Amino acid sequence: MHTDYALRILLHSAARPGERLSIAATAAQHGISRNHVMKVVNVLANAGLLDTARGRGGGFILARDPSSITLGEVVRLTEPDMQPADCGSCILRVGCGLTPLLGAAIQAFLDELDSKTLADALVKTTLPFKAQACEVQTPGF
Amino acid sequence: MHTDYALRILLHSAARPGERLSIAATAAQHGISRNHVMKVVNVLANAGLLDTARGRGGGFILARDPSSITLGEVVRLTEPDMQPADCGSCILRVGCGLTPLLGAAIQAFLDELDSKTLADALVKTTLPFKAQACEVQTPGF
DNA sequence: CTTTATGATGCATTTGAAATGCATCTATGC
DNA sequence: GCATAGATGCATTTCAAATGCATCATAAAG
Repeated sequence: MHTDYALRILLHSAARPGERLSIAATAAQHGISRNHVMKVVNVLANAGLLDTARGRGGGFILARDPSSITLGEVVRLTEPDMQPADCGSCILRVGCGLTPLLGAAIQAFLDELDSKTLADALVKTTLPFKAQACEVQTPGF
Repeated sequence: MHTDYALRILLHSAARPGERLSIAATAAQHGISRNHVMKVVNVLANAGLLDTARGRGGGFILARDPSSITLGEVVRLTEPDMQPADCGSCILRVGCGLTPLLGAAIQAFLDELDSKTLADALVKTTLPFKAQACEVQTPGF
């Protein structure tokens, strides 16, 4: 779910380039707890994906070009156990033939995510997400 | 974890062709609760992967050729939410560009699993799994 | 300098799904 | 009919994730 929020927030940021978004407003628009958004924004900021500013007029803004942020990068951030090697924790032990096969599957999953960026997701996104849609208080965004 | 158990049990069965294994013994060898093994065996039996028999001399045995059982088939059995379409529940709503991209990633994961069978896992499996190893009461199997 | 708006951080609490356990029924071989 | 084995349903426990709360830090406005 944190991964869900992270992707939402990044996509939201990418849709409103140059604008600093506040955590409180974003939380309200997405119907998410403010605390969640704070934590996710913090993680993303520490990873250098978002730039944050405290105090009046503060907020967060996308720190890198959307086309340079892969979905894989985001998922790895919020799902630390997603590494192919970690698959071993859920299956047998050394000498088990399943581990490498499952690892390959997870790798395929991550490879696919690595090949897609925030920009790719943005162009596929329609209403009610883009541009000024957020200002007119649509149900979701 | 049920997926973990399911794969273990199937691999174990594949390693001992023609032999009926008891749920109690299998549970003990794997250090798993008997109840878990029962449920997993039941699911696998209902799916036609295992053949079970009650009463004296009963137990379970692989019902199909290991080379015909893909890992994807097993994972789909024990992880019903793994369908690509279901990814939508964890992300935004209609009109979100992330959904198809995440769906593609899950599809890549399942495709990889579909391309590998129990037999593939078996040939890659070494000690202490195969053959008579189980009779001499190794720590695991 | 005070106030107000914002994010940062740590910890407490709640929740829900998964894991685990228990009881009972059914079937089969001896 | 008795012992052994799986089938089934439900109760209970556990634990991580979700959620909430309190407090601090920072910056702009006046």
